Amino acid sequence: MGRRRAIAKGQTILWQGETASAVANVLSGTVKLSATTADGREQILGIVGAGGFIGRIDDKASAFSAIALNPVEICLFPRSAFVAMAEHHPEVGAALLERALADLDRARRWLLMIGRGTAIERVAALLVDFAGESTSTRHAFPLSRGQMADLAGLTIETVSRQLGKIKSAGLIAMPSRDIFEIRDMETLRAIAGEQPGNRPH
Amino acid sequence: MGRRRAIAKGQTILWQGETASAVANVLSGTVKLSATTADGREQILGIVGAGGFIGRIDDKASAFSAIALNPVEICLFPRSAFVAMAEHHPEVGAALLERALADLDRARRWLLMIGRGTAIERVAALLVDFAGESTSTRHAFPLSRGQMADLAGLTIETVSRQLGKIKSAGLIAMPSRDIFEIRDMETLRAIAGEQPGNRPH
DNA sequence: CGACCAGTTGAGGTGGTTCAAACTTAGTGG
DNA sequence: CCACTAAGTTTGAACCACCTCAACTGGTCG
Repeated sequence: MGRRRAIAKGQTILWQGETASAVANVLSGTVKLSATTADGREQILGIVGAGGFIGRIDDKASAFSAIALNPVEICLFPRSAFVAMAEHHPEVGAALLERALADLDRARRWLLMIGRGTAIERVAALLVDFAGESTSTRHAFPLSRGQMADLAGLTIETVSRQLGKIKSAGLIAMPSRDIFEIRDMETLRAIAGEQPGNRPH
Repeated sequence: MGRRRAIAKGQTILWQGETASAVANVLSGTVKLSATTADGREQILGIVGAGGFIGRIDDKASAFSAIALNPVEICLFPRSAFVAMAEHHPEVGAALLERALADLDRARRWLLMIGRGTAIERVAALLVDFAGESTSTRHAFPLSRGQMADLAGLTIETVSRQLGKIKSAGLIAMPSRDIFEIRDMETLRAIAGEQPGNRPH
């Protein structure tokens, strides 16, 4: 049930300020939630992957936009149908609640990082996050420098410089500019100020 | 149902890093959710008032502490009982979901403010929030300068200086140090960068 | 080859922090 | 009623992390 829809990379699914009458489920791909201040500064507020939920349950205006970072498939529901389903199928509602609380947790952890972390701490946190639970040491950057900057609340230049610092400290290697290899995960986590399980997305 | 419990001002209800086996509902009073970095910098992640929910549904460690800002009454449930109730009573689950999504919204709005806002914008946003929907122009600061700083991701000194600036610009008056009167709400909202409905808590 | 785009590097400016001192206010006891 | 204290706040000066602006580099695609 719901209408399936393909979204091209870079296309906006939901506009900041819009009051959407539909909600969506992400089937595949990655979506960024980002807001822009009146004078054009952008901040990424969250990243939604497969299984994630986009939209509002009430009819208020959205505080942020949802934009596809790569080709995305979503499943659209009218809001009323969605709410009804959540109320009649407890297991759906419970899953939704669980996800909302997990998202809330991530948003709050990120809030600490942005509010109190230095530039190098934020960039280290991004790297730790990109590495995820994966055992392999080699990774591609899933985000451009600009997107990393918008996520960390920094500028492109600062992100680039901090990556340089981390590289020359021997914590990572960067064989090409969109690939990094973790050399010292322990120190990296320490810089990121990682309490166990500190993953923004 | 659940055990009722009175908490004194300043007492910690939930410790950062703790894995609590109980969740709580706030009956009265105000609780701050705050996290502290390894080197002692604190960031308030959220404010929970009456009707709010504290705790985790899973058994992971909490990323933040919950501390009473004033005398608080809470109602404690074992986590399992709470989860069961949410699953068997759809309307409870729905209410919980609604609140979680609202909290998520506030956290994300605050993330934008913290990530991209200047000091004066953050302080103005606090004032607008304190004023709330109230029609009266005179208000008491519900938080100390230090708490405002921890909430805005600034230092006490910066909060004090920005308040001074806002005062001498004639946007507010401060007849005593814990009372303020709004003189120019429109400009204040404009500085806060308020998209309609931009309230962090 | 040349244009373009993302990323890097450099130099200088600035907003917010840090450290320190003065001030205010409420509470306490002589 | 007046020190005296203690906690919170304000103010000042110097510093530094990050931003801004600008030039440069290295890939990629026509």
